[in-house]
Amino acid sequence: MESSGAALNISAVERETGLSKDVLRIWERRYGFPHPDRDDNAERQYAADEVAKLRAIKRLMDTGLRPGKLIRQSLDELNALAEQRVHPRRDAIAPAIERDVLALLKAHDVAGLHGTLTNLLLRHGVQRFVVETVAPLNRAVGEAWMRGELQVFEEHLYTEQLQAALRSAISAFPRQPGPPRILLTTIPGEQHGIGLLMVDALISPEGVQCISLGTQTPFEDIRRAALAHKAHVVALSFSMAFPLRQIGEALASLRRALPPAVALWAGGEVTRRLRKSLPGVQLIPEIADALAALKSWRAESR
Amino acid sequence: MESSGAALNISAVERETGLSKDVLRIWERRYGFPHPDRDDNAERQYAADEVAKLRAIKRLMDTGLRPGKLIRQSLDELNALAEQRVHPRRDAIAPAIERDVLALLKAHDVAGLHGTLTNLLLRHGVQRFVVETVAPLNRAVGEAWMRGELQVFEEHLYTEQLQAALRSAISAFPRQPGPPRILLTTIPGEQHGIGLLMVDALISPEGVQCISLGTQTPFEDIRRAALAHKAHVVALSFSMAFPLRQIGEALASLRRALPPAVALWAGGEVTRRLRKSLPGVQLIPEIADALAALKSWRAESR
DNA sequence: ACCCCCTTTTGTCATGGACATCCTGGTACA
DNA sequence: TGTACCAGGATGTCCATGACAAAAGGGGGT
Repeated sequence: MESSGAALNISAVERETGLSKDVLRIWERRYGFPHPDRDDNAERQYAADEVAKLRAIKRLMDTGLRPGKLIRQSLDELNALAEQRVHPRRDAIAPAIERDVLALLKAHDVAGLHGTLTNLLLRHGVQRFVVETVAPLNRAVGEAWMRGELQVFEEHLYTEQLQAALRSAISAFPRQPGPPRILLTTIPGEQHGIGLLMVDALISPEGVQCISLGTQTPFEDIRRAALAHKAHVVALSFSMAFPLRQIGEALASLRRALPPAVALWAGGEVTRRLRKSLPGVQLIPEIADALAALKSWRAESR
Repeated sequence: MESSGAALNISAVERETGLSKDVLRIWERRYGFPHPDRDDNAERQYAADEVAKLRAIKRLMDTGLRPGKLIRQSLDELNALAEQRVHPRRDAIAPAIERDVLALLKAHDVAGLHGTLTNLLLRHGVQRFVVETVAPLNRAVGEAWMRGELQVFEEHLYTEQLQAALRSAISAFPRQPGPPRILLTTIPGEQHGIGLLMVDALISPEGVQCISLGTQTPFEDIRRAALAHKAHVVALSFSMAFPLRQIGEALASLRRALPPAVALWAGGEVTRRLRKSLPGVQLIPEIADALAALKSWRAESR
């Protein structure tokens, strides 16, 4: 690990941390951090440890903290804070499984990870797998990453293996066409698609037709797709990292664009942090709520 | 389609078109286009047709054209230009299949699309499917989209269904551990992962161990992952939309960061547009070249 | 305990200038 | 005739600074 590790310019830091150039500059102006060196052309050159601290700040902000409190702390203090911020373990459903999976990730045991996930999936069935295993596992992996226990690439490996497991479960299920027809996607800027797969895997067995468009469908195309596929429901997924302030606005404008008869679901833990109530939008803060939403849709549409 | 369709602000346009705020502003300053209205707060409000033209310009630029020539043309002229830009059809391998798939996409026939892809996959086997079907199909779909024949959401549906087909093929294959161990991923900013799946599906049958990290792994983590997994090869995939100027720099810095014994492969059609030669980097402009690269790796490592 | 209002915090936008880099076309030279 | 090189235009990214709207926090009153 060369300490002379290539310094990053502002757009590279934007990509690596998810903090916009504007934010990076104004933090420097207001708080004095970060304070990158300048190259011959007076352009900012961020050192690796500054970027690490920026990443730590960003992930704490994603849990709802504000930068003013965080930015003066050292990286160690931030990591300590991250440990406290971790939700108090609400249940002890399967801490053994969580421990196992984390251990496999840290050992870079691809085959073991794949085997464990497949085993759990087959043992409990898709739906229980999603609700009782995947959801807590996601939380555990996210928290371990927050604590700095997991590297980014280890988290990527987890996501990839999980995706493989979920997709094979989904494709193994026989498609039975039947209402409602649900359009799954994320809006531009939201690049995490695991939530879509979880919903798909959870409700496809209920005889629903899920049509997934993957991530980042432009707004106008979501509307067009809903019409083209005659969807009864449009379901969007949001991850923690998605800027909260954009969600409300996006949902409202999409609600306006869609025919009133088409239901609009918004899933992801972040949706719990939404303040305003959004008329005509069904929030799904927990993955299990998707089943409830499906039930109530069926009850209402009778 | 309401002409009063909600106007977009500059960051929404950035997300929807992939053109940075800086670029949007400086085009306005230099070329006079776009020329968005201003709201009460003097902020830019882009109309829907402006955004459409911006998208058309962006996709033509991704093929190598420069904005100065494009920006004065009307949307119709741009679409006409896109049609010419389409590569002359080099072969007539399977135009019937391409026509079929495009027709299914336009008809929004999810089941039919799924069936066709699965059928082709089973009939020809994974490797022929990837090289002879998927690669030309990708080109056909990309060109149809360029010509404005396909909507964005139709292209998303294609990608999603293709991904499902490839993943099921990959997971169906028995994993036989054996060298080389290949790490698959994309660099930050490159969000298209289909290329990774194609490579995985193509070379896994050769008894290779492919470890995919999905898209957008930070540089430092690519290095760490290569070491942790003791990878023999790091393979990156680039799509047309990825800014050409970043590729050379990224590959060079990654080449420096990786041990010399680890091979570095860079795939994707864009890599053909690279000017500089990159020592220590194996380019894979065609998907079939991945097999050749594998062969030569095995020959050299004996 | 809840609600409303005021202050502070925070992110985003705007303007205009500067400059490194890439591309194009032309010219000199082998 | 072909190649190497150079000037100038085209293009994207960066910088500094000012401004302001929206969200969050903090009281005080009902």
